[in-house]
Amino acid sequence: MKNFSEWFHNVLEEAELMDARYPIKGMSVWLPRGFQIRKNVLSTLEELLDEEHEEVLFPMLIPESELAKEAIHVKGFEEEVYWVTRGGLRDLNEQLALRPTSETSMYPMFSLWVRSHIDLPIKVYQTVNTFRYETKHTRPLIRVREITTFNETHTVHATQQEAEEEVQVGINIYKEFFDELAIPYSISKRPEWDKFPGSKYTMAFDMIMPDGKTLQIGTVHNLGTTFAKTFDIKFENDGGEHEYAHQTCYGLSDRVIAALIAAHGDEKGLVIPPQVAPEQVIIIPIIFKDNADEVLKFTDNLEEILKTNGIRVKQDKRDLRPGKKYYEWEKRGVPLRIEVGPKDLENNKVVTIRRDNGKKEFTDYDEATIVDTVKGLLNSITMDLKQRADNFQEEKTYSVNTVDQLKKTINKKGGIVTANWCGDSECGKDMEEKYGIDILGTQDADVEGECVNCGGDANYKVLVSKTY
RNA sequence: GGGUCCGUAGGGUAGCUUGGUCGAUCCUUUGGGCUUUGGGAGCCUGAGACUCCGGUUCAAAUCCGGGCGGACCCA
Repeated sequence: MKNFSEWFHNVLEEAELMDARYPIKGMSVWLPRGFQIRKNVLSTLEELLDEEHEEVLFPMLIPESELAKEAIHVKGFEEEVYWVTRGGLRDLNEQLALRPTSETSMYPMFSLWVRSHIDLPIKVYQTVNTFRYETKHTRPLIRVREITTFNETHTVHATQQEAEEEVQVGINIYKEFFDELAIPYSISKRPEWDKFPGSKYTMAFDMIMPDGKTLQIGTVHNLGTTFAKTFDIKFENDGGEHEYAHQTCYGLSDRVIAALIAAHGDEKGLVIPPQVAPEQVIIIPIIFKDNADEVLKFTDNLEEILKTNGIRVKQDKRDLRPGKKYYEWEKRGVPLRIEVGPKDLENNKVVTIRRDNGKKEFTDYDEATIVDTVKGLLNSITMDLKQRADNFQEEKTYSVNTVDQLKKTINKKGGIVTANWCGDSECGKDMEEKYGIDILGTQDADVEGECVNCGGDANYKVLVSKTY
């Protein structure tokens, strides 16, 4: 993949995922095929969240007075808020923001809901669209003005410790989620100057894209009591005293789908993991003039068997040459193709071709075992995709000892570079500016020696890269 | 935040420097017909574009200004 930007753009179009030509900068249309993937991705996530959380839906508009309440928070977003200022012909007496994120829409309500420790914890999530007035270059799914798929979880707890535990819950859910999608990640604690505005700290998931830059694909925030104080979220503890609640929030967006596409795609186009593929199997009947009925009878039956066994399958009966169909379905990323032609009927075999590695196999056909065979193949596709993606992330993660190496590695190889770091904000910002890189964050590790930049005592392992 | 470049059918492009030959090139896409079908077949016949607004000019895809949209570089 020589040029990731171009490749990504082409895949969205050729795999019929999105139409980026909508006449507003940074806003695109989900096409049926893309939307189906999105749906499958979301249900994978929601299944995990639903174990402990409940789904809710808050309004999209936020009154200015609420949005402005938390000063640090609003400062982080003020330059990119869309405003509704008129209703019909009249100016509104209070302008309304299109949510850039939902803390200020949810927390005034939380304040009403929380009375006693009995009401806690609250653990809710919603999947909504959010708006950010991006002035930089936008790119579908990666940097957009309307985030169409923003899944955000918000929790309220009685104690600091419970909030800490919830952070871990969030991280674990995301780990499992990304694992199911075979998306690799590196987790780190964002530096002070890059944490979520208003939070105590931010844990983040980053994936290395094919061009070596990293993409933030998920974040988990411990909000402490900052928002509770601002929005007056208090409860009466069992001793009858009033206390501020401890909160967390965490979120994912459209970027997960960008990561999914980028992690598995190849020169031929999209490769979708079976877990979220709109069609897991595409059946191509090879039809000649005189045997169409026979072949179709067979493939119809095969389709039915797979379908009733919970496999998402489709048959392409269009009057096109088979080769053309192969190309089309490969571009669209369908994990497994099954071909059946006259020769196969004769030999009682079917042909299976894996999208991920192109491997072609002639399998003896037996109605009783075909489902297992297909499921087995889909399974190994998933595992191989994951392996391949994980390897890439690992190979692209380098460890260095000097700033010189750091700079060279980032510029020549891209990826994530790790080094020893003191953890000081001044030193970190200095490093970002001097070398034109971004500090993703830190990982706790047994670190000995000197900070790679300032030479002071090193306290952390720092992750550095170029970012989207 | 600063800078560079770009905008021609659904997608990708030629033409722009030096205005007229453009009734706009080629590939792809696409409607109809014939013929075919184990890796993008072929033939016939149709369809489809100069980003928008303003300016210069006898004449603008081509030159100038602005809007909108897009790509990239630096910080």
